Amino acid sequence: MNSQELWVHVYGRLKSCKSISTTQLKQLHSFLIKTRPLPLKYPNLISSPPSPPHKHKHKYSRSTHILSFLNHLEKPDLCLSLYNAIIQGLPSNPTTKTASLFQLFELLGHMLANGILPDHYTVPSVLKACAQSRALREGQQIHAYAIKTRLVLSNVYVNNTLMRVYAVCGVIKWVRMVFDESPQRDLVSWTTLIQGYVKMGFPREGVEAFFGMCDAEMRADEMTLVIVLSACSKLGDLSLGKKISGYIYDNGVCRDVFIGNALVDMYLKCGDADFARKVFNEMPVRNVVSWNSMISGLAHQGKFKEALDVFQEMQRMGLEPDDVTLVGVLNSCANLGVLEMGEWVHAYVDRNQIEADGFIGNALVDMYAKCGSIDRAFRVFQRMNRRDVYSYTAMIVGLAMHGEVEMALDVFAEMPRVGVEPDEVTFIGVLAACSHGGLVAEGQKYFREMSSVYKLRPQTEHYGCMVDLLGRAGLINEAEEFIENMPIEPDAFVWGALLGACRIHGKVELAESVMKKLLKVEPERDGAYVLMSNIYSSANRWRDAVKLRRAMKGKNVKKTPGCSSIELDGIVHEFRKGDKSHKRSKEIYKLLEEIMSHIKNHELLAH
DNA sequence: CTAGGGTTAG
Repeated sequence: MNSQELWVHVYGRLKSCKSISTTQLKQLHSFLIKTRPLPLKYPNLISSPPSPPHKHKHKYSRSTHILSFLNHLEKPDLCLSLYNAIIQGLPSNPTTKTASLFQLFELLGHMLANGILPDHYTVPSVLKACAQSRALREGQQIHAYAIKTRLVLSNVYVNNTLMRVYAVCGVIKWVRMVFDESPQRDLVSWTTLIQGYVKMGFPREGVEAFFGMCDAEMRADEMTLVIVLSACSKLGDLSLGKKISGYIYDNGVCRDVFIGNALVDMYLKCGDADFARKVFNEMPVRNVVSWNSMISGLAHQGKFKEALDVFQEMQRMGLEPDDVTLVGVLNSCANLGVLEMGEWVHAYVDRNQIEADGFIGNALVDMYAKCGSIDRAFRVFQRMNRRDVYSYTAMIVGLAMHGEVEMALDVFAEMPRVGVEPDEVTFIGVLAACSHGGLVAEGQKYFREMSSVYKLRPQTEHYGCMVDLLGRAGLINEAEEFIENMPIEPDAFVWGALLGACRIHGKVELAESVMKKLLKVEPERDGAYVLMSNIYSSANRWRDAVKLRRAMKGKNVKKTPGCSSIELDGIVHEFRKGDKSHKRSKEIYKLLEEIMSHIKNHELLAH
């Protein structure tokens, strides 16, 4: 709502306002004429005297008009309804939210000073603004007022907006408290509660609340179901998702585009890509979010090539990608290592003047780093106007991967200077860099600082990094000791790191016992077997290596298939061990055999 | 006259 619309709104409300005096009406009228916030296209609002068309627009902000109007009134005791109209009409600009919230409270002060009590129309408007600004303290002030005036007990709008304030501020306990104390609850109350749980990372509780809602014989609408589906996505619980899906089809809301998008997302995150595609294909209306859900969801499932295929399908249909699309595409490029396509996205971003900050910038840094172009990753990183913890983390992890140890630590050192707090993943990069550079003492220092300075609790990944750091440097005993003193149970990360160290330093006996421990925590994967058989081979213990491979076959271990991809003229070709799905796979394998025999001949010649 | 929506990186 702009300044003019606001005044039209306020002025229109005056007509139904019974308690305003004639003097006040005249004052308002003259104020409108004097400050001329309204152009001539509203002649019935400013009827006399006819004002000449003015050349330059008024520079006053909306609330300046309102407040200066109130200050100009001789007896500014406006009626409640007019105050409500003003408060309701005040803009809630997210960029200037503090200012507008401040002005809102100024208006409230004005009201109270004139003995007018905010009512059940005023309070929800104010709380809505508090929610948008995440203003917890202000919300609590209004809550206190609402308790005093008994609005909390009597009005469902007041309760719901109050719940919303606490939900966006992350105080789920208070959301629940207001909900429990509400004498009447409608669909919005339930939805706000569910949403609060899901957004705060408690999808299970959100789903429980949904079932509570069903028990209360409240029927969910599209909005509620979208939120519940997103909870299923977060839980990765396919059978639950299917139950909700059934509810949706029973209630005939499956043709809604929001529901469709949420269904596609849910099926993908729960691992049923085929059904997601089916839902997607059957959607009567699709928007860019539908495509994004497919692309990001496939990438989330590690189906990067499929994600890029969907993107190309989208382009063939002439649809414009948005920044979320591009982030999904860049993520897929990064994981496939397809630089060309990543460069294409970068060019697209530049060409369309999309700001390469935030999500896009971070994804570009990550893509270039993972595609082996660390210098370009660094250039994008440097050119970003705004860098957050994700930008720094992507950069540090990338530098560490490339063995740029000093650079990685320099970038990390910059973080406190610019006031960006590192998180757990940042430290993975830092510790990996130290490990790479053999910087044992520094690594230990950063590991200690993680909890002492940054109050981050090290996870098994961090312990794994430390074991790797010590083990690589040949400090195997220290690594073992470190594991013994871990406050949490060591898992595959940790044992894997120690086994890796055994391989580097040829510690076959220790490796055997470590492998047993690794198999205990991760019996279903082939990593331990592969690593151990390599250790045997390096020690020339071929018979043990063969024995191990046989033991593996008998134990139903899932083998991670070797996989690589190559990009040719913008098309990604993927190769999997034993894969015969390619049209020309016969020719490919024949060529491979030829190449192999060439190699063998060379080996024979060399010996 | 008022309140609640989906997708996003390491």
